[in-house]
Amino acid sequence: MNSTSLGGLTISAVERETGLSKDVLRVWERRYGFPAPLRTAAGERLYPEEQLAKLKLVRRLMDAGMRPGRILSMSFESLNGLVRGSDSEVSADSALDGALALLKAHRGAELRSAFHHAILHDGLFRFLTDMATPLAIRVGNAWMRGDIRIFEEHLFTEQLTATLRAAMPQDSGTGRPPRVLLTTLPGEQHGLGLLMAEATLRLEGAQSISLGPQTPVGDIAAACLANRSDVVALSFSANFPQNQLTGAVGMLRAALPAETALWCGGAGVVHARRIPDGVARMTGLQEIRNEVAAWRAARTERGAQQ
Amino acid sequence: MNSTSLGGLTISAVERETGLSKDVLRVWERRYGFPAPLRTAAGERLYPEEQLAKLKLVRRLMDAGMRPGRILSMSFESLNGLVRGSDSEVSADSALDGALALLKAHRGAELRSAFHHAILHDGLFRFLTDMATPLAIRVGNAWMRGDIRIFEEHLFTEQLTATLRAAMPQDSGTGRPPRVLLTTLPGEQHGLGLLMAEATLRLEGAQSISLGPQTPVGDIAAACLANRSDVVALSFSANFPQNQLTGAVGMLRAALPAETALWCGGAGVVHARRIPDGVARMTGLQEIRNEVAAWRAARTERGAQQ
DNA sequence: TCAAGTGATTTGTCTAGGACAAAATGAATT
DNA sequence: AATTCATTTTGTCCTAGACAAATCACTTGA
Repeated sequence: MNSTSLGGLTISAVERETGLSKDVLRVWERRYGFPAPLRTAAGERLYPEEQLAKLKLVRRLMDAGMRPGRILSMSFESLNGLVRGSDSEVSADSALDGALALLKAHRGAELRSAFHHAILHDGLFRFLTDMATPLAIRVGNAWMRGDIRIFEEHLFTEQLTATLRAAMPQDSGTGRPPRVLLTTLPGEQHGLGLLMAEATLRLEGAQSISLGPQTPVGDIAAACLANRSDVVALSFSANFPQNQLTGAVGMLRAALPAETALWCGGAGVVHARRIPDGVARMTGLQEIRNEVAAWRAARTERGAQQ
Repeated sequence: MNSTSLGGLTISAVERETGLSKDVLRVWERRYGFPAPLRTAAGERLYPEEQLAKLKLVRRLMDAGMRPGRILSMSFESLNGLVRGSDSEVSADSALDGALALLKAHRGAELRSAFHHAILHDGLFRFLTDMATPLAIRVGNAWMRGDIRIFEEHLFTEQLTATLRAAMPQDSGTGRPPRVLLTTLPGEQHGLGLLMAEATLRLEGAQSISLGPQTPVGDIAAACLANRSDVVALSFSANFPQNQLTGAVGMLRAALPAETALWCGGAGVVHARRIPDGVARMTGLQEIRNEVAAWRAARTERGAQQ
C-alpha cells in the first residue's frame, strides 16, 4: 500500500505529486519512452523517485513554455541546466533581497513583520506595486529555477495573504460606485492577484465584493445580476491555461449584460493573444485606478446628459 | 468547447464538478446503467445537467456511507428525500437562520458584521464550534440540494475567510510548543477547515505555521524538517477523494520522522475507511485542544523522566 | 514588415472492455 | 460480543487505437 516501501510510487501518487494526469503519464511512456516505470507483480506501474524528480522538472519547464517532445529525452542534469539558465535577475533591491533571505531562512513571522512595516512606511498601494508584485515575480522565478522549494513558495504566499487580508481596507457600505465583482475562473490556482486587486479597488473607494477564486462562468453571471454589479473583474496568473482564457472570457462577456464592464488583469493576461471585444485588459494595479477613474468620468458625463 | 451550449458537460467537466473520476463514471455506466450520457458526433460522452445534479446527490449520499449499487438506480426525487432525511436540520437556531438569510439576500457586508459580532459576544472558539462549523455544514447541504447557488457558497466562504483572518490570533514568536505545521494535500479544494484549525491552535498558544492549501507530500516532509515541527496537521473537506486519502497519508507518515506526530482532521476524515498507524484522526475542533493537551502532557512526563 | 491563412505535426484526452486489488458485507465460529 | 473467512461489491489499472485541439512552419496578401 505504502508506495515508498515498495521502491516506487503508483501512477495515482505520481499524478497527485506532479499534476500530470494518468493518461498523460501513460501516453508519454508510449510515445517518448519516458517515464519508464518498473512494474509490480500484477503489472502495475511503479515509478522510482528519480523519475518523479525528472517529471517535476519537466512540468516546470512546460509551464515556462517548453514542449514535452523536446525535453523528455534530455537527462535530468540537462533539464536542471535549462531551468537555471532560463532567466536571471540582476537588479539588486535591498528590501526585496532582505525579504527573500527571510523566506529562505523560513522566518515566516519576521517576513510578515517586514511586510507590515513596509505597508506602514510607504502606504498600502506602494507596498503592492513596489514590494508585493516584484517579490511575487522573483519568488515565481526562483521556484522555476529550483532555487526555492515549493513549501517556501507556499510560505511566502501564506504570509503575504495574511498580511493583505489584515490590511485590507473595509468599505462597510460606504463605498462609492462602481460596484465591482471580483473572482477568478475555475482552473486558476493563485488567489494573490485577486487580493491585490481587491485592495486596490477598496483604496479607490469602490464597492468591491470578492467571490474568492474559481467561480464557474454561469455563476459569475448570476452573481453579477444578484449583486447589480457595474463591473466584473477577473484575475489571471501566469499559469492559467491560455487556451481556456479566450473562450471562457468570451462566454462570460456574452452572458453578462452589455452595460456591465468586464475587466481582466494579471500576469496571465499580459501575454494573451487576443481579448474579446468589450473586455478591458489591464497589465498592472495602476491601470485599475485609471480604469476606475475613467468609469466614473464616463458615468458622470452620461448622467449629466440624461 | 462551451459545455452548456452543447447541451451537456464533457466527462472532464463532470469529474471536476463531482469529484468522481473518469474511470468511475465510465464503469458505473457499464455496470449500473447510470449515468447514461448522450454522445457527441465523435462518440464522446455528453452529460446533461440533470444527470450531473443526480450524480452530486449520489456523491453526497456516498459521503454519508451509502453504496453506489444501492442508490444509483433510484430516482432523483427519491435521492433528494434521502438527503433531506439524512441530515436533521430540525434544530432552529436563530443565529444560524439569520446568517443564512443574510447569505441568501447577498448581504455580504452584513453577514461579515454578524460574524464579527458573534466573535465578540461568545469568543472565537465558541464562534468556530457553534456558528462557523454548523453554518458551513448547512451551506454545504443547501448547495447539494440546490437551495443555494454556487456563487452564494463562494460569498459565504469569502466572508468567513475574511472574518477569520482578521480575527486570527497572532503568536508573534511567543507561542509555546508544540510547533505545528498546517496544510492540505493537493486536490483539496477548501481552505476553511485549515483556517479554523489554525485559529484553534493559536488559541491554545501553540506555534502554528500554515503553508496554505495543496502542498505535495514530499514538500510537506521537507517543510517539516526545515521548520523542526513537532506536529504536522492536515485538513480534509468532505469532498476530498477518499481513495487518495489513505495512500497519501501513509506516504506522508513514512516520509516524516517517527517522533513527529501526524494529525488529520475535517469532514473528509470522519468517514475515512482506515487511517494508517501512527496517524491521529480528529473529528472536531475540540479534539485539537485535547490532542495539544495530551501532547504537552506526554512531553512533560518524558522530559521529567529523562 | 507584419497580419492572416493553411497544412503538417505535436500533444492531450477519450474510447472499449478485461482484469484484478482492496474494501465491505454477511455468515460461521470462537 | 469479538474474530475469522468466503463472497460480493467497488474502484483502479491495463492496452492500444482514435481523434480533437493546439502549435509550428510556412505561404500569401496588404
